[in-house]
Amino acid sequence: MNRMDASTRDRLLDIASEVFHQKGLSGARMQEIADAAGINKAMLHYYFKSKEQLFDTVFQQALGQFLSGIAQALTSDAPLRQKVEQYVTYTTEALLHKPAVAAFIAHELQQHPERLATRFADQSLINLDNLRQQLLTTGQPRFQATNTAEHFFADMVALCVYPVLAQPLLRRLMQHTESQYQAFLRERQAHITQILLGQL
Amino acid sequence: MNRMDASTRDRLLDIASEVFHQKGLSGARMQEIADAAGINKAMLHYYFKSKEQLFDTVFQQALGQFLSGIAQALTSDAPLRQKVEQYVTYTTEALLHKPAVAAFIAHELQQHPERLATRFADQSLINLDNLRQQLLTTGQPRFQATNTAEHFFADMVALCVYPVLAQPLLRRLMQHTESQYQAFLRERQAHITQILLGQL
DNA sequence: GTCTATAAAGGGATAGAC
DNA sequence: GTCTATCCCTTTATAGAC
Repeated sequence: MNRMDASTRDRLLDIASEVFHQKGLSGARMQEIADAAGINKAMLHYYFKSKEQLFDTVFQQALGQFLSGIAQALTSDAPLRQKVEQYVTYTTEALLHKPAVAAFIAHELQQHPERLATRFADQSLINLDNLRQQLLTTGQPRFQATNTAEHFFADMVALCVYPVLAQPLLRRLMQHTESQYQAFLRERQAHITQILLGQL
Repeated sequence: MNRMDASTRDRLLDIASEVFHQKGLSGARMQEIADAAGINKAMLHYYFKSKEQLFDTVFQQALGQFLSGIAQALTSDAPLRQKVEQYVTYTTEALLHKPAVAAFIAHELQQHPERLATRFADQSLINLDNLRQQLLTTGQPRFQATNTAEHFFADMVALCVYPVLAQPLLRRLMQHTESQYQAFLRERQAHITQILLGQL
C-alpha cells in the first residue's frame, strides 16, 4: 500500500494538535511536529500540503468539538437541569483531557474571527429560544430579566471554561498542586449547576 | 535633548501592546510595530534592546494591571457586596477598553507559566482567607461548603473575564453587533453581582 | 512512503552615516 | 535620535534520489 495512510495521517493530526494547542499557529514549528512524530518535515508536507492547511485541520477539529458540546446542550429537549448537567459534564471532562485547547481557540479566534464563518454560513445551529423558553417557564423572578437566556448561557460557558483556560494563573493564586487543581475542577461540576439553578 | 525620551518610549509601548495583545509574542512582528509607530525597526531596537525585552515589558504591564484588580478586591476590607461590585466594575471597564488582553495573558501563560514567578516570588499578595471569612459569616448554607472561597473567587473572575475573552465566539453565537455585545457586557455587571450574592 | 539537501522567504538584529 | 543597508539565522517548502 502506497497511497496516503489514513491512520498515519490521524496520528500526525493528534501530535500536531498538541503542538498547535500549546503554541498557536505562529509559535508552532513544523520541525517540532515532525520530530515529535518521529518523521521529517518532508513527510509532514507529504500528508499536509502546508503548515496553514495542517493548522486549519487542527483548528476546525478543536472548534468543532467545542461547539458540538454547546449545540448538543442547546438543541436537546431535556429539562433545564439535565441540560446544564450534560453540558457541564461534557465540557469539564473534555477540557480536563486537553486543557490548552480553550486558550488556543480563544487566541486564534481573536486574530481571525472569520475562521468561524465556515461554521455559521449555512445554518445558525445554535438557537437560544429554546433555552429562553425553559427559563421563563420556571417562573423564577431572576429568569424574567431581558437577555436572560444570553446571560445564562454566557454564565454556564464561562464557569466551565475559564477555570481551565486560566489554570496557570488560578492554580498559582490558590497555591494548588496540579492534582489539587484537577480535583477542584471536578468539584466545580456540582457547584456550577448549583449556582446556575439553585434549588430549582 | 538626545537621551532616550521617556514619552516616546511610552508611546511605543502602547503601540507595541496593541500588536502583542492581538498577535502574541510569536505572531507579532517588529516591523509591524515600527510601521504602526511611524518609525523603523532600528529605532525600535534603540528603545528596546530586543523583541524579547519589549515583549516582557508589555506582558508584565498587562499582567500587573490584571492582578492589581484582583489584589485590590481581595485585600480591601470592604463588605462582601461592595468588594464584588468593585472588582466587577474595575475589570469590566478595563477589559472593555482592551478586549484582547485577556486572551493574550491566557495564551502566553499557557506556554510560559514561569513568567508568573516574578510576581509571586516575594509575597503571595493574594490571600483568600479574608474572603473565606466573609463568606462563612454570611451564614448562607451555600457558603459553608469546602473550597467556598476558591469557588467564589473563580466564579467571579470567570463571569467577568470569559465573556470578553470569548467575544468573537459568543458574539456570533448570539448574533449581536459589536455595540449590542458591549451593552450586553455592561448589563452583566449587575447580573454578576446578583448571581454571586443573590438577595444577600 | 521516506529520506537528504537545498531553495526561497521571512524577520530579528546591528553597523555606520547623518 | 533617526535613518538605510545589510547580515545572518530560522523556517517553510520542494526537488529529487531511493
